[in-house]
Amino acid sequence: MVTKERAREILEQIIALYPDAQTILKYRNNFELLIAVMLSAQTTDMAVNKVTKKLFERFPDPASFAVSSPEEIEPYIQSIGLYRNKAKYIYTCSNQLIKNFGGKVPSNRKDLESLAGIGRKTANVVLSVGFNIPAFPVDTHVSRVCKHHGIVPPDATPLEIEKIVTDILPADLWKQAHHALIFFGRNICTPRNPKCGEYLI
DNA sequence: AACTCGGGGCA
DNA sequence: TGCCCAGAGTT
Repeated sequence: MVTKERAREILEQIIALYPDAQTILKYRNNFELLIAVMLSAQTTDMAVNKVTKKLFERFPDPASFAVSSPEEIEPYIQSIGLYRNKAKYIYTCSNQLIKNFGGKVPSNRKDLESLAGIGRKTANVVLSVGFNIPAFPVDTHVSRVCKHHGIVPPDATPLEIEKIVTDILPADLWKQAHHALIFFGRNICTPRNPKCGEYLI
């Protein structure tokens, strides 16, 4: 474990590496963002980006999904794995959006987490990326990078990591930190053969 | 806290 | 061929 000051230095260096970092997922609005992030569970961003074009072409909005069925959605996302669960999530979530939120994506954590297939991580992405509200999503990349550099304990849970990092950085850096850690984790601080030493002091 | 979902990419 | 991947729900 490094000191809080050192942890802040490391995070700031990683943020500085990606001044223009955006999410890798392709989306045109907050609904597509919500679905794209939900689909990204336990798979890669590339896999999700391969299916979203045809998926949203066929189902452009919550209403389109809501009058559909999980079985009709499945073929469009079959290649990403976990597709039966995810098709049900999309269908149920879309119906919840229509019934409870006027077909619009809610902008607070409580309502977002009430939706099928949306947990704390996805809710935080929608809040920060979609609504520009300070939130810090912790996924496998963020978790691995923070542990690898001793910013959090080796056995820290996602919620603990969220708390530690948001305590280290000011709120206006959370979104950048999230983006940067994703890119750093994908490209440099990889699960195997990480090359952090070439980029961090 | 452990279990389940799951096809594709890569070593 | 085996392991891992932008998690969330259920038991």
